[in-house]
Amino acid sequence: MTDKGLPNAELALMELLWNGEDRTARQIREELYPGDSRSQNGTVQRLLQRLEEKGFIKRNRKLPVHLFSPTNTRESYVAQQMTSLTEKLTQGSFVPAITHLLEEKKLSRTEIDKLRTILEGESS
Amino acid sequence: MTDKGLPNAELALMELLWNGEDRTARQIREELYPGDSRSQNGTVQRLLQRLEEKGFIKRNRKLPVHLFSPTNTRESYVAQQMTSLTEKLTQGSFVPAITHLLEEKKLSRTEIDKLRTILEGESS
DNA sequence: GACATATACGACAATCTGTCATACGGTGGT
DNA sequence: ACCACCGTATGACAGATTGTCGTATATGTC
Repeated sequence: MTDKGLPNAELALMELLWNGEDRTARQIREELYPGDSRSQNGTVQRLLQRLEEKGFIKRNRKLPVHLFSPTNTRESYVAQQMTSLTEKLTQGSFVPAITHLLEEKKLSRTEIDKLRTILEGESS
Repeated sequence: MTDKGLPNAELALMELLWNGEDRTARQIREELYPGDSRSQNGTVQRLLQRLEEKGFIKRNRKLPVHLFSPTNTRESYVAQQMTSLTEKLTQGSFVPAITHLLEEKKLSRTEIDKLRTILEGESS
């Protein structure tokens, strides 16, 4: 149900918002397309518009120059994408994938330990 | 690095191969597009060709009628997609996503227990 | 009011997907 | 040997998506 992931350009924009402060379109343009600038104005507005339609950001229209902020955290997005993946492929279970990663030794020791710790926290 | 996930039609085809036996194009067509059949012949061949190019299946060309089999398991695919997601968004760590899912109670008790069990298996 | 800067949005090319038609090639039956 | 089938291979497309730009309209400053 959840849908496809964000395309590259939109994701790059989200990265900015997830990392730091809320920004104006101009700030975003300067960070995303340094130098080149001028013509990219419309590009950024378009990306912002699409992200707004998709519900990933909200804009403060009260301000003369809109300020953009993410509606959800990066963690929420990753979790969402993962859930969507498992729903589609393994009846919503993470077990098959994690098992595979363990078998293939694709998870570092520290990553395993961290996961164990946070799961321990969940007392039954 | 890993790339986008498979599009719907291709994924549906992979599901067949992941679930059961290797198949011929005809068998796949009959399962994927029952009834309608005839015209879908080329469609299936195209999908098979694209999946082969992407390395998801291999075909036995020795046989007069090719037999198709997956090159990797479904688990490998899911794990791969998840890894790609985390690499892109959280420096390769699953922790932020799992943490989020726990906080939002998006993981069932049984799922949590199963994950704990398989992670326990990894002694430090 | 004029100017600079923002926002809104139509338009496009490139690419990707799913689909079909058709050309080509091998096999079996007669 | 010939024909009818069936499978493979591939060109072609329409629709959707993505990344871009140009430009028209709105708005705040002096």
